[in-house]
Amino acid sequence: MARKLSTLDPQRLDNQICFAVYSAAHAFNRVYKPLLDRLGLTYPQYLVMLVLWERDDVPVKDIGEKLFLDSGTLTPLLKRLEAAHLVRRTRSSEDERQVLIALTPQGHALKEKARSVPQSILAASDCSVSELVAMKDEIVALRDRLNAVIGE
Amino acid sequence: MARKLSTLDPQRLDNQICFAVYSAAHAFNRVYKPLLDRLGLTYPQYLVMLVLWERDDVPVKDIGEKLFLDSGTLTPLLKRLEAAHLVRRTRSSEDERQVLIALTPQGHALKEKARSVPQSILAASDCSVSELVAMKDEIVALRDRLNAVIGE
DNA sequence: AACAATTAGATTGTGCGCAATTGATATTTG
DNA sequence: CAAATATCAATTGCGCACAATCTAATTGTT
Repeated sequence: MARKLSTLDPQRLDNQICFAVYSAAHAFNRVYKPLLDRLGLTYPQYLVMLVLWERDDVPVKDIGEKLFLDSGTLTPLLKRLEAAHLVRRTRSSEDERQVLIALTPQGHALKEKARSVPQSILAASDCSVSELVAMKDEIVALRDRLNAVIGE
Repeated sequence: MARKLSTLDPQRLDNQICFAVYSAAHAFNRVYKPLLDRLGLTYPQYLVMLVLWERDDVPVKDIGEKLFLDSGTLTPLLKRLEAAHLVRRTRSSEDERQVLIALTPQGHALKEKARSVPQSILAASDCSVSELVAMKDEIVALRDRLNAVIGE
């Protein structure tokens, strides 16, 4: 059987959407790095702060569900945010298995300092907002289909 | 000033394309995991093998440029592939700074076993090939614009 | 030839990301 | 009410990912 043309070969790196997504995620991370360095945050820490700026005083589980991360990732990350005085971790009195994460005043205050981050990213994307929104919706739909397969 | 509507708030998690990309990358990784476990590879190791299946006997630098990874990531990864008898690492005699990566017979043979991986991913994506190609091209274009910004 | 600058890869340290396990707590069921 | 089951956070171990630093080799300049 003849070898497939490289532009159609599904085993070629450049033909794989997953590599496109994987390498785009790293590219975003590199653009974020200098912006987040000024806030003293890593990108995953920034994501946790985004969640908390929307709603405060939530269990670790809830944060994990929103970010698709488990406690093995979040526990040490949250301890670092606590060490940086941005969050407090307290056991729930209602359900003592749960650890509730609340923002400190510094944690709340950081939201203002972070306000300019999204527009810096938008500028780096060099793309219209409507195009980005359309892409975002497509990618989210793909992600959700993939996640649906994982849960059988 | 009035607070922005949440559907337009650029500081909201769900409005961020970078989180869409980030979480989609993780979702892909979770779909790949059981497929690659059978090959004894992690996803980044699989990417390196894809590069080598296209062209063999290349310096570490070339692999890094294709995958956007540096030696701090690749050196230990390649040592693990060597320990698994999939690649050989040899100093170039022409330029002794370079380490050339070549496939072993087992490394070549693994390509056949990996042939069904892309179509499994395609099935999990639950999406037409043409749609995926279009998305991939958009994401690659975005990634390249982001990478262009990083190099000033 | 001498010396500076560049390049390739290795090393170290920090921080994810996730599977597997543990232990505590809550809920369900007999 | 008590035992079995389920749930949750924490812990452990491995493998990226990258910045910063180091060593060695090559190239460029004079």
